[in-house]
Amino acid sequence: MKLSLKQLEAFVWVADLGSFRKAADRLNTTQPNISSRIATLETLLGQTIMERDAGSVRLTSKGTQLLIHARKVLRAVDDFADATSEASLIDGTLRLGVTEMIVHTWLSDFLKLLSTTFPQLHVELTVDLSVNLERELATRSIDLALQNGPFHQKMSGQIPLSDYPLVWVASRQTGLRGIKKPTMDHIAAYPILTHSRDTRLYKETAAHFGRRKDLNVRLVPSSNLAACLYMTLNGMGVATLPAAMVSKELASGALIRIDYEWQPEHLEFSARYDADHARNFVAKAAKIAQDLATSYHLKG
Amino acid sequence: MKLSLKQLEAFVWVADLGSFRKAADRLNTTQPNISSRIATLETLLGQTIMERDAGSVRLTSKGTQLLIHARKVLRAVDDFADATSEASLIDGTLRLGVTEMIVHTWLSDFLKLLSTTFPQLHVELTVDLSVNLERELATRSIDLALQNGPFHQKMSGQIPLSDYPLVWVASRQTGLRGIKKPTMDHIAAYPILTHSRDTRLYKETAAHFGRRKDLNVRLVPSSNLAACLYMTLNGMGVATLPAAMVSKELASGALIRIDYEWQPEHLEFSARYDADHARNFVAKAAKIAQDLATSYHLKG
DNA sequence: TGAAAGCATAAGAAAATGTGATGGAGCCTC
DNA sequence: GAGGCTCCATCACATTTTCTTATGCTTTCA
Repeated sequence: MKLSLKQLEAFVWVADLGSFRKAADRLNTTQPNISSRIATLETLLGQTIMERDAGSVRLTSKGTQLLIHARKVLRAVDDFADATSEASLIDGTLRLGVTEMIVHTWLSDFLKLLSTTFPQLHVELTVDLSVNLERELATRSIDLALQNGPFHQKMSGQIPLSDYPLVWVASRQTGLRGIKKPTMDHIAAYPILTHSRDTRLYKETAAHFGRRKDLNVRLVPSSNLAACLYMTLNGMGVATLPAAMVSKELASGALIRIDYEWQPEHLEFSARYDADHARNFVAKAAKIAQDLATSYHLKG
Repeated sequence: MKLSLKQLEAFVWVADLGSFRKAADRLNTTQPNISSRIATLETLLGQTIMERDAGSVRLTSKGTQLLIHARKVLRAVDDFADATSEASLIDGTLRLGVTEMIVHTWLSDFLKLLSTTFPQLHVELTVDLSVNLERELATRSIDLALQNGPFHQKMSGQIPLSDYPLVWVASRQTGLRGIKKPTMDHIAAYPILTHSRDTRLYKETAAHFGRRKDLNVRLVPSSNLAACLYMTLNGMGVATLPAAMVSKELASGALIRIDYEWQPEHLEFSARYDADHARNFVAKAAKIAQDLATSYHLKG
């Protein structure tokens, strides 16, 4: 019976996630296995490293102290793997959280590039609102978030991706087609399809149209961009959507672009992760995201 | 198939000892096992880390590069083990090389103290001349040497142990017993038992008595101190021996101390090891040696 | 050129690690 | 305060990994 990397790995993940079960999920194994890894580690050390009374797991003071060293070991191992240019050693699981907009623009390219770069890397994808992604980052449920601001928490690793301009679009059926320079009155004649209520985009849009109390603006929030696009295509209203998302529809003529003078601030996307705890490949994945986003920006 | 500490351990030791077989011995396992550890490591990395044509093992350039990282991992593991005050995790093998004088003075106390401090530590003892110990240190055949100078090579870890004064002794049967202040003539009337020819002690003694060409001094070098003591006890000559080694014989009257005006320089002992490569417990063992040597010095 | 030393390979043994089922302890809900 | 839930521990068994013994091939050294 000897010290092994698996034991340290279990130790660190249990400490981080505060649960044997979650650590087991994270490490693609079973809860009894984690139990046993921790147990043998404790036997080896001759002392308890975590107090567990049902419901919660807390580190003992010794545990806290050892955790630092355990992390250093894993980091050293990660650096070792890193030093081998054959990226095939990088065989972990990347838990990736993205917002819907990413899905509709360059996610598939990103995933392709990622799997080319790290053939052994397994990616688990979560699509959620930016707000939720942030919480998941904090609890370490995901390793990397590709999300738009504003952000409520600082992250030690944050790489800006490119800006995404929003454009006004509408179906060609709408009466806006012929109008060269539409005014607020023109726009407000239609329901305005926008993001969900708690986003910056919604608030900005509401503020903009709110100035004209007389207009009775109909804002339609949707937390689902695809639905928003679908509704717009069906002539249910006008929408501000990321240019990158509607390029196909604009090209085919299914949507027309409306040249309204005001538009919301660009969406600013970032790749965010915990630089202190994450494995090296997380930072690399973030870098890849950045490169890709930049290249899209240049193209678009 | 995944990266394990054993693979890295094999890697580092093969690199250090330049041989699969030696690494196997060092790690208490078989040569095929080392072969297999290295082989799986190479498969994992997708590249060759060491070139082996019968007779020699050399690192590839990639191997050299990875070795640094592998060492860092093992060092981090060692630090982890170190952070657990239960010293039972320290379960390695300490290859200890000592000179004979250590054997005759406080070796057994040292070993006792060592095994109390690190119950799991296995000690392999080599007794050899200081010169040979130095070579063995260089090739990493031993981890720690307790030896006397002068040293030909710098060691990154060198802790001075206390000085050992040498005293002139002779059997009580010799005619020197009654003489208060013996001169060189008195001494040189007897064979002079001393250390082996290539030691500082021999050279110093030879130089001292060499000044009187007329005396026909009979120097008897012995690489074996115990033999030297035995011969002295049997009245075969006078000897310079470490005071610590003959305290019993002086007390019992089996030997008498001779108050000759000149005596060789004290023997200066040091604990020496490779601080850059050695595991933490080696430095700790050296420290223990120092403490013990100091306490003997105070007592004696 | 024969002996020795060095690493590789293969087959079987031993050890370690992992799994699924189950159980008890705390906690929340009704 | 009983039932259901979640959580970790434990056990028996399966699987995988690691290790050993035996042997072969190559090179070096005398």
